[in-house]
Amino acid sequence: MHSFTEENYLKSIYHLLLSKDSATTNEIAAAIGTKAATVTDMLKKLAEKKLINYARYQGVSLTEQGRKSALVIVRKHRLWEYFLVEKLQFKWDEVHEMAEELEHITSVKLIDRLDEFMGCPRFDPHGDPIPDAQGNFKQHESLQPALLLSKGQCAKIAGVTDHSASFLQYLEKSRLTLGQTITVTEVSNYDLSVMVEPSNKEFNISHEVAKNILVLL
Amino acid sequence: MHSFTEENYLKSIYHLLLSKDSATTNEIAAAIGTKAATVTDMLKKLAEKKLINYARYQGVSLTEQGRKSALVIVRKHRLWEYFLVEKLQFKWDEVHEMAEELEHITSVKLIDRLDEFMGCPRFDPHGDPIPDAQGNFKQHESLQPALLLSKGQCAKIAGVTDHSASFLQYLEKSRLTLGQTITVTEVSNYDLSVMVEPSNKEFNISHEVAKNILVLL
DNA sequence: TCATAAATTTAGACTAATCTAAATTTAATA
DNA sequence: TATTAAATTTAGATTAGTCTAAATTTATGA
Repeated sequence: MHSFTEENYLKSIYHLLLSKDSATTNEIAAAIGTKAATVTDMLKKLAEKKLINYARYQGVSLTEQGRKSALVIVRKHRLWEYFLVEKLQFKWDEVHEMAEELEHITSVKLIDRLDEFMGCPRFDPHGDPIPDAQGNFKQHESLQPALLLSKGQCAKIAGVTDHSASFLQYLEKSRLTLGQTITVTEVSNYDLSVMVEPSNKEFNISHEVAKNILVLL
Repeated sequence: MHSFTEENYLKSIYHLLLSKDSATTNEIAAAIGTKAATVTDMLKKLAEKKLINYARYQGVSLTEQGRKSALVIVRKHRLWEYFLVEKLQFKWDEVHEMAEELEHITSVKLIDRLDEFMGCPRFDPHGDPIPDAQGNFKQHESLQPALLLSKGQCAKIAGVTDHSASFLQYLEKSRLTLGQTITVTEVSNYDLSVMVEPSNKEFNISHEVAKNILVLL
């Protein structure tokens, strides 16, 4: 089993590797909120345990074993988030910190029972896919940033790329929550105007916001 | 907030103080599974933080603040055990280790929501009382060891004093679970014979076992 | 391509929690 | 009460994870 700290490193590296194929010491330090020197020490330890591929100054990637371990943590995190929102009625912007602790509860049997108890959900409250017990998961097909929509297009909100509480609260206030259908009524250089259904209220959202909302046509 | 380790010390001291009014260094070491020297260091730290009353060589007791902190941990432990048994279908002998981890999840809001979600249970799966958010709880009135029953008496199983998995499994196999009604049909020097309802099967249980089963008349 | 900036690593130190071994205090009893 | 045994504490060391400051490597661009 891995320590609490090792798990956090694996998880952070996993997330960094979603958008590139090598993560740097500084990026990891920023993600974890620690110093580069500390990261270097931990990278040596994780390499020793064959959880990452590491060569000095060259950045890191996960080994197959490391990826598996990371996916277990991601699975736990997302299932607990689902539990907190669906069973304990927390808002989607409140659950991250709690899930950061709960994801380190070791029992695999517990997480499998929790999964079953909730009906094996495939997506967490932010639209992120929940890996199954084998680490397999499917992202929504054809998910794209709302920014790419053109005038007249209609789409359903299915995810976000910014998970910060402030962004999620902004969306909540604007009724731009998961599952919501939006229609683009206007596109300018500065923002999109969208019609939110079923409330049928019109709305402007900035490029920055539209970039971080993921939709399905 | 207290560290994971500090919480374990407070919890162990709390449990030791249930049957006496001072806990010794060695008792704490045995309860936690560590060495006496280690305990001494931690006792100094807890005393520094005003969580325990400590004088060298004299044993320890909890301060009001220490007791409050211990009760929060006991509350968390027992609510999680209830959740694991009632919602996730674990057996009463399987939940202890998981609850030992879950009890350290910090969020108080989470535990209060969990409490509410489960309908504010007053007793955990072993019959132990669950403190409320203020740390108040009521033990069953007139709870007594089954050992004290005399021939012909009828009583309901409402708790255990031995929480080990092996004891709980033994009881499970013998249908001697919480809520079960038993009638004493015979008392010898070596054991009690009891009639278990509603299965109406007769049974012998040793003094040692009868001592660790708590019943209500 | 060479100087410099940025990124990374190494060296050395710190803290929390732990240990063993030795010293001290308390308790038990002859 | 004096001796010895048991319990407890102190002293000094260890490990995991962290830090700062200095040294090294890589990348940039004049």
